[in-house]
Amino acid sequence: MSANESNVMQKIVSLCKRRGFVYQSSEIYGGLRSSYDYGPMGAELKRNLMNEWWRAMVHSREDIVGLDASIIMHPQVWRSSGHLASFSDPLVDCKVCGERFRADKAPRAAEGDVALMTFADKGKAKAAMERLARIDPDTTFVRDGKTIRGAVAGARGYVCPNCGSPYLSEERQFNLMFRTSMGPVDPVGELIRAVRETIEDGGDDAAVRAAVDGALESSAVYLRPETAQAMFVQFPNVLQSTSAKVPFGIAQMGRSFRNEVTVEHFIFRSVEFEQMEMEYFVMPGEGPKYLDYWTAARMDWWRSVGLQGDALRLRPHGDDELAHYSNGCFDVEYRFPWGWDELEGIASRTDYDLKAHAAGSGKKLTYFDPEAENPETGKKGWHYVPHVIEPAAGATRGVLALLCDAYHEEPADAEGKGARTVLRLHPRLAPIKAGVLPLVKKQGMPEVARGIVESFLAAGINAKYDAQHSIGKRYARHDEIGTPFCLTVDGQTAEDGTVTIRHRDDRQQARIAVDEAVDVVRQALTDPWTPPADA
RNA sequence: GCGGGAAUAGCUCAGUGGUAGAGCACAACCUUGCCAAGGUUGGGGUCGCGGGUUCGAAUCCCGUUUCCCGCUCCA
Repeated sequence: MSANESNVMQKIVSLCKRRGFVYQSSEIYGGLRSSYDYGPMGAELKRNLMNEWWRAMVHSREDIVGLDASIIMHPQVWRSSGHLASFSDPLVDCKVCGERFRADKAPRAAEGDVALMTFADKGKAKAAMERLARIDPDTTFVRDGKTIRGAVAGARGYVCPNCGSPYLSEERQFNLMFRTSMGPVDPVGELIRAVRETIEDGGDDAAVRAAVDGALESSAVYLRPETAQAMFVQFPNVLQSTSAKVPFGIAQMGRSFRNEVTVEHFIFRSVEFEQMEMEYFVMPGEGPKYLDYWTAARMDWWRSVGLQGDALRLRPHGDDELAHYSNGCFDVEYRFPWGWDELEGIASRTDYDLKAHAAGSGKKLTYFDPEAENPETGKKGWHYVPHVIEPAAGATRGVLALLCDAYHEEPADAEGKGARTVLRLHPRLAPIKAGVLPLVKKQGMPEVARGIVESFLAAGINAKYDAQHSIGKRYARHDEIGTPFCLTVDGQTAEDGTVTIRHRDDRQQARIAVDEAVDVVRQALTDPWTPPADA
């Protein structure tokens, strides 16, 4: 990231706090890592974005229904889905260079092999020599520039991927799912009892570990790391209660949780995040067709909320990136200030998930199509496990992309005036649709303005009365939170019943009748919108 | 998690051991009236938090929390 791009992120973070989009969580207590709260403007923006998604995915079509599942599900769900296995990778720390790495991905080295250690420069190699003298004082190490000889691989079967050292910490489990316990029994008390009994019985570390796992297992539950699994698990219920016909989809928005190794880029990657996911169930063999359909549909949707131009792209996954069960995946990527990064993954997941839950639960997760020909018998009537296309979008990421895309600094004109910061948000996504401003706080203007606000609120459109400071400052404030329209009550309003409507993007003004104001704004919110080209 | 940088008013920052500051923002009033206007007044900071050194710490030392950058990982 260049200094300038980093600067843009800092300005967006600053504006988010100043104008009430995003605050650090628990800030008065020093903040909590990777947790953010949405302020008055951010809550509106996120809600608007998610409503747009729900409208496009559920309300504007007949083949997709909604679901709102619990965050805590039966632990067996995560065993069947593979999350409990793949989310817990054994990690190891290198005692020489400090690198932490996955044991199963480290370079292999048989016991007794020569372990040549290599460092980035002589200084790091010298420091490593000092540590080695403490770690293994019985061995003689020889440094030659950046490399150190003398070490021999141990029984672990691998060495540090960074420096090649065989001096490693124990393998430790890092479960990326948030584990908690359900039930009235205090799990810590159970742990203490289990550990004490095992030690009193002379148990070794492995026995203690087994006892701890056993004590936790009975009450362990997990916060969902994705919303998708509930849609698979409830597939038969939704099928039963809606008489849905393949192809059809189940859509869900909601919070998910992952203990990420690292968090970064403001709200982009955080341990608690919000997803908008849909599982589209299709006949076997039709996956590729619907993968194409949904990649196009999802790109269109992201464009429709304002992410247009060359800052949005579709990137197909390479074979090496694909999960073993997937036969195709595309990422919708946005060009953030730090570079291209993912907004949404659209994956063809075959029948992997439904089959996994059928196997795990012992229940049938099949669909019966009385009209389709069973390929095995050649007769009409086919029971099959549907294949799945999954467009899985990040709502939290979407909000950040919208903010980054909408953020513009406009320079001053030739006279040195008119510089401003403006959020060119799509009008439907803007937190406030109309600012209603009395030009001055007298001659009855505030009363008229209040009345206009009332009419907007009655029509379900979020408008805001604002009489604070000069008219110029008020326009500037509303530009910064992306308010698309400002209605100003002035001296002429009392004479002919008109106000000026001022447009955020080009600052142009026109006079409209007070009586028409709600309709004019409502129409503008319905019309297609394209962001103005950069000046 | 590792390495590097940072943390002083709502925001941007100045302040290198001796009375906590500026600009903008915020509140009230006056003047003004269409693109961040002027004036007067005011509120707001145990200098991220906890220890230590010192007669005295925003400033020096240690720890810790949070953020940013890089690596790593991931949606």
